[in-house]
Amino acid sequence: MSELFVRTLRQDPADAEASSHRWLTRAGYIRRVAPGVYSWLPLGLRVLAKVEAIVRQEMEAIGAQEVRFPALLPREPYEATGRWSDYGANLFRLQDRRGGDYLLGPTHEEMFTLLVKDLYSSYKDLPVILFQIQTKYRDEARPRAGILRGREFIMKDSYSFDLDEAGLQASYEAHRQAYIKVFDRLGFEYVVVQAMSGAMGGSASEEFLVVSEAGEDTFVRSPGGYAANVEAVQVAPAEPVDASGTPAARVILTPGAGTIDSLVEACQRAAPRSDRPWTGADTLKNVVLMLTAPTGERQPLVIGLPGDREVDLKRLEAAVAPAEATPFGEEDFAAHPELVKGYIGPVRLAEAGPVAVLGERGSSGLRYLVDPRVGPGSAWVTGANQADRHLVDLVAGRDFQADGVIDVAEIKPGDPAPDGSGPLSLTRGVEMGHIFQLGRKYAEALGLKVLDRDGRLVTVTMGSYGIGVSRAVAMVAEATCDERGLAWPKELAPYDVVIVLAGKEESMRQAAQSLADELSAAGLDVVLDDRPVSPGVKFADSELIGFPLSVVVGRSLADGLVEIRQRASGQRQPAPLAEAAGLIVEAVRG
RNA sequence: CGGGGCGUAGCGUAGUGGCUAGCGCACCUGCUUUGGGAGCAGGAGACCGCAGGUUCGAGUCCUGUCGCCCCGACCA
Repeated sequence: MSELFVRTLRQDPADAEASSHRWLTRAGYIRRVAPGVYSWLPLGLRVLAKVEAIVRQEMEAIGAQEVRFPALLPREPYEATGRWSDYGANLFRLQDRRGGDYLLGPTHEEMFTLLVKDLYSSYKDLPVILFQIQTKYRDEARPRAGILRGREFIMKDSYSFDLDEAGLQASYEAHRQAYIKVFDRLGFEYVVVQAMSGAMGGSASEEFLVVSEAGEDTFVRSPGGYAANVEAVQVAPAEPVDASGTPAARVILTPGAGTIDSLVEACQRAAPRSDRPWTGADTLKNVVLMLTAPTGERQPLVIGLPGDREVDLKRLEAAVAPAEATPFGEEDFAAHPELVKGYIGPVRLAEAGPVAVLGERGSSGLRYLVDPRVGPGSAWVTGANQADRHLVDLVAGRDFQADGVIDVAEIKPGDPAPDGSGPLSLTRGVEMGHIFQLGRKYAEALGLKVLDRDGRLVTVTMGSYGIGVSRAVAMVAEATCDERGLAWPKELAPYDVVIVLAGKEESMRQAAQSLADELSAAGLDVVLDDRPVSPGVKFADSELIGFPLSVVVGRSLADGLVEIRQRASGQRQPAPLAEAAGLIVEAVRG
């Protein structure tokens, strides 16, 4: 330990919020170099290597073969798949001395596809699974929480190549099982949820989310086993309602009712109902947004949804990707005087009856999409596009037409699961792995085809699969730390055991040294803390660093005893010096 | 990009326009100490983010600029 390159800090770094970030920094595992960019010190690197080894083992167990691509990549392949622009500002782009465009790889679908195209051309070569454990670069808008979400991070990414759909299913399932093994071995409490494929493209995808309050993702679960990222929840469309009994739409005066709450009150006054009071769920709220495509093209969009729900920005982003949505600005409203802020609705009431304003057939030409709950025949209270006027009993399909459905309203606890398996509950999680059935998107864009049995060219079908390896280190730290510091499970700890020399007598030093030698000879990774500092410092550091086991060689040596401590449980146990080595080896192996 | 906060030694921080910019931790030397972050003595370490301005005098006031952290929209 006197030679180990580490310096522990007594105070929390001022900028560390997440506990993993705080402890990994204080215990000397990582150091910040730039925002979202960290160096790995000896202790950190050892843990990282152990996580990598677990991932590598499980990948090799499903027949995947390891390769390594550069992180520095040329532009052309990413241009061919459209991702040079689709990845937007998140892509680190750079130029060489001749002005040639390069990027730092955010993920490597293109390169793997081209590699297989380079070398393989027959159905006999398939299936094949390749993987790498490598540094990725994404210029995140907001890196945070240390290594939990950096701009440079280490990812295991693998790619499967199959001749047909059945093959892809098999490769996908193999990965799914491998991921379950990896995350079980890492000791995570995690959930596999349906997910959106986002910038990756393709069809089915699932995420492995570790349950954590520090998480940035929200997912839902039902008692019946439904589980999905909120982004991916698909609300069932409302059943058509018979509107023949619904009276014609009429105007009510609603001065000052620019919000849903005030609108509900205004309805109560202007059009009280005998059977039940008005609620926000009776109102149709219309949210105006501006979509910006990666090309810079802008297009306004109006979303109609029940007034008791907000647009969920994550669900919206996922639904409109790769375009980005921003709120409608003042100048945007100025360009559309037919939309009266606070009183926006799909129609305006004229003498001859409702006149469509929104939708392709409306006078504004604005695209109008509604929530699935706004089904045919459903009646709503909504804005009349005149100040202080709302419309009551405006019926979908009868009085107004939407251009389509958009499912971006927030999901609330208690909402029914789409598959009827009961009410949903919401939980936070950290995305630790993501598996995608890509299909033929990349193979088509880059021309990866093989000859089949009949001599015909067929496009290969692909899957891609990621695990955040450096993130996993942070997440294990996050999940196992306590108020004294880190507390690694023995499978991932940087060392198996620390021997704390708690006394300066020569007999103690000799006993500690020979115990260390004996344990090393038995194949354990041992640290001998022989620093010339007081025992309290050594105890505190061993707990901060999180060695799973420590052996204290000190004053009880006079009675032939040492003390064995377990970090996670806090258990302390005296043991005869002669038996200590055996007990430690057993504890590590067992 | 929006909102909030902050830039003073490796880390954590104090510092009414006025002495040589202070303290704790860590670091170096010596002596003492050794079972829960030791004591004494001595030391090294700071272009006070950067640029400009106001002033007899700026860490402190003004302007600009750069950077960082936290909260919101992307992702492993």
